[in-house]
Amino acid sequence: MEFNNNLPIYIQIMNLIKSKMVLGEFNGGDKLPSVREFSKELKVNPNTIQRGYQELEREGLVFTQRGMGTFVTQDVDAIKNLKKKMADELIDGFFKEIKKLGIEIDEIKKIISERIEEDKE
Amino acid sequence: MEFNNNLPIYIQIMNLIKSKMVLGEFNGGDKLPSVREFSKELKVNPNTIQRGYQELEREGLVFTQRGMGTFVTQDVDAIKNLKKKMADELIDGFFKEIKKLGIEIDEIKKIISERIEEDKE
Amino acid sequence: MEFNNNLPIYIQIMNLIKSKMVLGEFNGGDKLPSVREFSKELKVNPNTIQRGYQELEREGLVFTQRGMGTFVTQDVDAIKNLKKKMADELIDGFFKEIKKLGIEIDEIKKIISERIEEDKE
Amino acid sequence: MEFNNNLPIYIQIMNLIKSKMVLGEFNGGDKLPSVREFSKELKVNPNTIQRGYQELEREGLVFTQRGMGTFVTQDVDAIKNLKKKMADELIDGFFKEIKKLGIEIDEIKKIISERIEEDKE
DNA sequence: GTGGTCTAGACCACA
DNA sequence: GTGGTCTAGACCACC
Repeated sequence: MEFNNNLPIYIQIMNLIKSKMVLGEFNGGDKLPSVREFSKELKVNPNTIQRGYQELEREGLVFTQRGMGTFVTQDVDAIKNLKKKMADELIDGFFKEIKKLGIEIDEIKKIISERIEEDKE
Repeated sequence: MEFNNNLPIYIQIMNLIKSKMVLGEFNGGDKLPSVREFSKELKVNPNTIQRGYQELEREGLVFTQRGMGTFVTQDVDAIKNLKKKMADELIDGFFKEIKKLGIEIDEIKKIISERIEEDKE
Repeated sequence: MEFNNNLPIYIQIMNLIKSKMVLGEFNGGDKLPSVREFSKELKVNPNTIQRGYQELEREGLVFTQRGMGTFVTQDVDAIKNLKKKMADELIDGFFKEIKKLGIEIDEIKKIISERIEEDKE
Repeated sequence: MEFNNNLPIYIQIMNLIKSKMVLGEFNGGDKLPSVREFSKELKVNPNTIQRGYQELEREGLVFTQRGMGTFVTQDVDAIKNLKKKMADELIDGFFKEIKKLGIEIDEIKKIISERIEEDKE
């Protein structure tokens, strides 16, 4: 995995795991990779992984069991909400920025339709 | 103006000015606010404004004349390209993120249409 | 039983047993639950129960007989002292913390009286 | 300052600052010692101070300004609530533990009155 | 083996 | 000078 230089690595790790949760690759109760294991895999310092896991725990998306590991929350709604929340934030941000550029609604529609066509090819 | 804590303030200032250029509030040759004035207005350290102006200059969007101030580039194409470039980056980023969430094309269309309707109200 | 995440589980187990000793639910010579049994009941790793029992033994509150199990000490004074010691520690700690908050003596009296009234209801 | 071995240092640092806020030694808007300065004073690694400050920020008790420092929240209520919350937690915990020891209400009153008399001396 | 904390030391972004 | 992130490496508590 390559990390983007603009965003702290631990945030990118959080996003990576959130993505997997949203995509159903990690489900409620699944064990996350251990800190050490994941740090080897991502070639990142264990402390950095640790930091990411802790922040995820604070967000209620994972929980840890002493000496056992870190696990995806059992709270199904939390995962559902996560997807919705992430999508909403994305779309809100997109529209906000679009407006800042002074792009009109019809223009957006057109651009997006074009993009969708391109993507299909 | 409120600043977002995730992004460096000088970048937010750059974006602010770019927006105004794209929206036609700042046109080729217009004088930007002086560093001192702008820093008072935004309640921001003058160095931070300075930094934003410098970066804008590096991007070729503004130029400075000693003792006169900082001005929007006369290069009309630069501004046009700016709009296109910003829009493209925005849309590319949006699609990339949307896909990460595993949202399907048709779903995007639906969500966006709904949003557009909401916005009209 | 729910465990508090701030305190090691084995300590919480020790406290649980101490409470029962102080309350007279466990008396001198009584057999504690077997490690296996207790671990099932509390849904805790047997090693953790084991650790708690060991520490209690180090404190002289229980003793083990090979193959027979773990038993509450026959030493009546030990249990009496335990209650006094625990109460003293509790009260000392409480007063120390209260002072740290800058709460005055009269205020303490008032607060506690109120609490006692509430509890009676 | 001496640190207790049972509690993470960064938590003890948080408590130290909370105490000062509650006692009125730190008031809304006051600048906390810089991370480096405080780390020298307490003979603790800067990262540890940093961690404490971050957690305080997450609790809404302090805020940081990029490049400027870390400051006590301007929110007066937050500080008032802090005192109340800390006192309530303390008292709740105290009563809970007292009950676990099977100590009766009248006994508590007596013990506390004795303590108060001792403290006056 | 698992997470949690801490240190020492470095580099960066920001004011 | 200020906070923020990261690494390397250590030690601890717990399971």
